[in-house]
Amino acid sequence: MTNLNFQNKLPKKFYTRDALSVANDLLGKYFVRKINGKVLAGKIVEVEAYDGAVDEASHTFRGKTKRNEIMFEEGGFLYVYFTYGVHFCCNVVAGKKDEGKAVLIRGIEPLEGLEILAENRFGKNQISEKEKLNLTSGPGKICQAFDIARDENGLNLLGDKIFLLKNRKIPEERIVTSRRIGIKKAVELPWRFYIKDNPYVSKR
DNA sequence: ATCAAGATTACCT
DNA sequence: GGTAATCTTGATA
Repeated sequence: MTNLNFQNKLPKKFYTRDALSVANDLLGKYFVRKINGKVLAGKIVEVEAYDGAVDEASHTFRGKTKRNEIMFEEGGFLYVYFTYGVHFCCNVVAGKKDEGKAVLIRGIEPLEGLEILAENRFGKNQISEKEKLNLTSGPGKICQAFDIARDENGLNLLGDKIFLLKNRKIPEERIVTSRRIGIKKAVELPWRFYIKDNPYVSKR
């Protein structure tokens, strides 16, 4: 994939809207990481919205802490957290200052830098088709493949290390809405969105 | 100071 | 389908 246009970054105002709109519109956009002069990139195919004030499952529901403080900034930053003693998860902060909203990136279709993504995930740069489908189809897998951890928490998505690029909107009829995965609170809220039939959507 | 739970994944039967 | 891995955070005292 060679047609990524780095001038096409999503603007600040894309992120400063409510979490559900941002989540929906993130589908189909390009997620890009520049590291060591290389480009890693893929298409976002699955997300979940988290909304502090009204969402018991959000990390910000009970107010600001050291961990979640970046979520209280204006939209357009990266929120990375560590979970289960094993994995990192990567979110896009949304909304206005002090709202505590974010969108979890759960599935990416890998497009650029496949050898590095594979090296990060599996310790080898040649992988099978089956392994490719397992490369970035889940929030923990994405962070491992894109080498995202503590140091990336708080990155400005309008900067040059990690950013998102515009792409045409996914038609509504190709977007599936469902309950969020892996949470115990507010399970009834239909705040997960993914592209229908895309093989890089996380499995249950 | 202590402790349970966690926005997951890989590997087992 | 079940569960171990592994450790940080946030709640409670």
